[in-house]
Amino acid sequence: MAIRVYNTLTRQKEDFVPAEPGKVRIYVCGVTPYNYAHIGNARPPVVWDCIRRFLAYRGYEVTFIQNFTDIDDKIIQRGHELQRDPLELAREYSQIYLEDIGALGVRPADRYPRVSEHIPEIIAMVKTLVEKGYAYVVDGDVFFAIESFPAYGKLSGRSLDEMQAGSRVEVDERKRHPMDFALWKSAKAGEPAWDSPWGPGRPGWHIECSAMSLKYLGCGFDLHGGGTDLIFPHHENEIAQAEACTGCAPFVRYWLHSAFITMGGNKMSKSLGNIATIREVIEKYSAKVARFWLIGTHYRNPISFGDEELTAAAKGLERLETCRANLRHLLTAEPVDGDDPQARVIANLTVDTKENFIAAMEDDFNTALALGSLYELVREANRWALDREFRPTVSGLRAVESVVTTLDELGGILGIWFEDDAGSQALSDAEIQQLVEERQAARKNKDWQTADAIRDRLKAAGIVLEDTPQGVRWRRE
RNA sequence: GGCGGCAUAGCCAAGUGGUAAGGCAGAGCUCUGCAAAAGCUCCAUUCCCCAGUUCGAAUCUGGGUGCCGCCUCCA
Repeated sequence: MAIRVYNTLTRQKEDFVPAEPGKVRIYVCGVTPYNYAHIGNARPPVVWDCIRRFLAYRGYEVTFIQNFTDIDDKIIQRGHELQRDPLELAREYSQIYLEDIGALGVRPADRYPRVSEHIPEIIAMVKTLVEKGYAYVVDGDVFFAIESFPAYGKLSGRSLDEMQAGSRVEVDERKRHPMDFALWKSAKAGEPAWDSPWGPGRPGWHIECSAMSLKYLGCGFDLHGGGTDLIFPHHENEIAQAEACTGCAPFVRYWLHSAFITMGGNKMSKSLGNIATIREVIEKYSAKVARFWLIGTHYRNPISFGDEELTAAAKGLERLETCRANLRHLLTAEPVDGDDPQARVIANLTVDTKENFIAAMEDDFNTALALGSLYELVREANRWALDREFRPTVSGLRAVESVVTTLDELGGILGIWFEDDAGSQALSDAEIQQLVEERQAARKNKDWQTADAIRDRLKAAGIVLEDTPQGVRWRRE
């Protein structure tokens, strides 16, 4: 089966065919760092992390680029408020952002290009656009003339007339068309500025993504991502700039956009103020739960942020984790003779699970559906291996191992397995085993007080004990 | 005003023509020193409403209602 993706450009699902067989080039719009990022900003990186892992799993060689827009009106404004250098401020918050998404299990991009480090490339691009007649200079500002680019509007599905009709913002009189946008802005006093053929200034929004994606991925790269709010004008403008400048089209083969996180029924956004920062969410629910919650919904559907949703996600994840830990513990059992006919059934189920999981991911990266296949495997494995009649036969243990391997492998694609906390590593396996034996001795003597004390002590150390017909089972929380 | 999206159980969420996955919550039961984990049973005759196409529709078409997003910084 081929991978299918919903392409915003065509508004339909298409077979995904990379420009170069076996290789996938991806660019995702990052953030404008001037403050702590909110959980909505974490959705694209988490979604794309799953996509990357899945593509790699399917054998593709993936190049993944995510930018930082570190020069921007908001950063400059914030810098003024804090009396700090805007670039330094952006540097600091981009670092914080990387820590945040790193905590969510997002693997580092191959590169994190910054606007401030690509001024020459941007100037060169603007220069070409002016020379080719796609842009014009007015008093040190350079604007892109959208009427010179007939394909303008193809991504967002708007015609120039429609946009003109809807335009209610104050328009810079110097623009030829109200929707023309700035490629280069002349410097005002106290702003960071670079020399250019049009005088000192700085890049406009939009141009940096065209310049940096072209630099690192080349024209016609495979996937470009971001939130749906970037479709217009940002991505529309990126296309115009890149295709006008290079004469190459399409600039991007597939555009994928993720929906928003809502809070109180509205889009979570800094301007509305209804935000929860990534840090707050991690603090309250843990990073792994936050990630698990994010992938529980298909990326093109909105997610509602709330206590009930996050708590449900925590319980769901715990179910998967507990199963995996219990089965792993089972593997430490001494094998017994005999044949377990159910082992074959379970082994086959792992194969089905894998197929279903892959099919779900191939269908526009449907992580929610993929997760469903995992739950089904868990239910069947629990029913069999946690039954009081279960005996650890050789064939049975082999099947248990195949379930564990499958969970590891598929869960790994979604990045749901987080390493155990350092706290639960305080005791070694041998020490735990020692305490378990002490407790068993106490239980034999019906010394429940001692037995429970040991269990509580282990619990405090992050070790959960469970008494089963086959003996004591323990796992790290 | 223009463009686009969504509407499935108490909550979350799959499902784009073949008779409603899954998770959470809830009720009951089994197991059990207690606990925990787990399992079993129950929990949408129905998918916002109306009309149509079809042997058959949550899925397609038309109309309506509601919510949301973009058009201005925004993931």
